[in-house]
Amino acid sequence: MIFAFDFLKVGPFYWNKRNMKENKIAIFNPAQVGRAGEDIALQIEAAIVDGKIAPGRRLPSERELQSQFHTGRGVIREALGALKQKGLIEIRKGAKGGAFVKQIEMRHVSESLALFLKQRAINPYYLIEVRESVDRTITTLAIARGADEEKEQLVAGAQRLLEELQKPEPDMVSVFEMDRDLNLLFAQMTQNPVFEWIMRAMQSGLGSHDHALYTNPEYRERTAANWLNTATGIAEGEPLRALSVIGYHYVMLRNCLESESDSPQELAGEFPEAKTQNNRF
Amino acid sequence: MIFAFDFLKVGPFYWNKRNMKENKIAIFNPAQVGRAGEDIALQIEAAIVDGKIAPGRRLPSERELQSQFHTGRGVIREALGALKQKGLIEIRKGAKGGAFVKQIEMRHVSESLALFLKQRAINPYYLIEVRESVDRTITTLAIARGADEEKEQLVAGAQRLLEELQKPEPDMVSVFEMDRDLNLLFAQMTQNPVFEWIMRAMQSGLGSHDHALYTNPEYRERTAANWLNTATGIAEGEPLRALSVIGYHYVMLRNCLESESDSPQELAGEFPEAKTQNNRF
DNA sequence: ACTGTGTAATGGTACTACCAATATCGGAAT
DNA sequence: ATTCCGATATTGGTAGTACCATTACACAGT
Repeated sequence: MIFAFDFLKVGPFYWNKRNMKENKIAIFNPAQVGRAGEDIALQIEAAIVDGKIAPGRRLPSERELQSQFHTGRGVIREALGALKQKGLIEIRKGAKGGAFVKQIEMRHVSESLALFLKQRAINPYYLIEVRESVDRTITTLAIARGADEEKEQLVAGAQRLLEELQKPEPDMVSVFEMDRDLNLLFAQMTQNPVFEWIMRAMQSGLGSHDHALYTNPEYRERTAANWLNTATGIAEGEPLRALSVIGYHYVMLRNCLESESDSPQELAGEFPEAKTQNNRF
Repeated sequence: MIFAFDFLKVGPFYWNKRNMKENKIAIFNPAQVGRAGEDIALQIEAAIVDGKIAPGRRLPSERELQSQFHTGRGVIREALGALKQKGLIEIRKGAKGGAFVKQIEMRHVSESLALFLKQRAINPYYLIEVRESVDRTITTLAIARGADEEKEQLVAGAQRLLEELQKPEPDMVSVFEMDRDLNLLFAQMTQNPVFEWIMRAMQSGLGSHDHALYTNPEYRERTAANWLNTATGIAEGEPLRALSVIGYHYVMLRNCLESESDSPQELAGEFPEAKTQNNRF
């Protein structure tokens, strides 16, 4: 039986360990003994990222791989598990099941980033600074490249957001959702997918801070009005006005976070003095 | 024996499957049968990211976890493998070995990103645009916040880079290394760790394009001289000059890539017209 | 005090058996 | 002829056992 997977080469050191012991003829390359699983994962990963297996294609079943690599099924499962974790493959059960190559989703990258940010407990001021700088670039590009239709959508969306927040009891869930969609549309207008990814990643890693402006009644309406100003600035092709307005957004965000950290909650601040090695890697 | 890991709760549905079949008394929550491994991984992950297990601490041995979760060791290994893949734990062999909680390294995030970019075969022009915008922000911040000592280092590093590239046969490996170090120092001067991480991530995902300027003899020296100009601009606190010079860097980079794509190599361009859905997610 | 060796703990691998989910196909019922 | 149902084969998921390889550590011998 011939496979499309002859590129999955088998090193001479994966032959049954028990046999290895019997014929003690020196095996010169016990390289990475104790890491067979990782090795296999790397081989398959290389095959995938080099495009030797197209997305959607199916890898051999675990039992077939087992015999191809002359190893136990557990090792194969471990390797496949690692690839699944990386988002490179998807595993389906049942007949005609198996491991299918898939495109990595942005979600994996942003989850990885969010995990990192969470574990490091990054000072929000650092994130906000980055966010602001990205926002400014996006603004310029969105004005230059955004389609008229997109610009109208942006204004309409900001309008809806403002209306929702002017209600006595706004529905926060949909407010957050509208904010997120606006930001994504905003990024999309740059015509550069990388900015969309960055925006998504930041939202999963930073979202909670950004929501402070909406939950705080003092800032709520001003923030939405500001969004509308940004949108119209962009729609009318006024970069400097849009940038000023964005600046105001971040002034409010910083003030808002500061005032909240004065509350009995934890202290988040200390940004300007943070010249120490804290939070550095 | 009492553990520090009583938070690793065991659902009633993980009792030996064989028993499950014998006493057919309805188990109402077969939830996620066939996903026990993932469930366990999630439980442990939650414990880690919530800080219930401090970095450096050791998880119980696989065999102990096995009996705590009433499952097979394979499942435990699978769960631990997933966590290891995420960079949450590190596994050591031998006596006193086991799974140790560790801090997620930036490497994991950037590798994940690099994998994503590679699989998507992103048009380099998109990446360069992002890179340029980040560089501009970093420049401003570096001037404002960089220590005098760092500024001197930057100039000295750029000087060394230029000298190396003026040799008849520059050592490319060390050139790339110097360029990377300069960029990192540059980012470090912002006093904002997030910019350092972004810089690292971009270098692992974009590095190859950036190197074109050094491998191409036509641009080699001009690029290094330009770096030196940037560094002195920063050291002397001249943001506008530094920004102009950085602009020139990207003009050269784009020209360089364009001229190389005219060669028999693959065509990389088509940026301005790329309004289609290609390369979008 | 030093060195080497045994020993226990622990992850890594192999193998087997069985369970659970799924697709496919054939036959029965309509 | 069409539809439905059930048998069957394929394949991932789990359990369990046995053994190997590596490491830390204590203990004995020098």
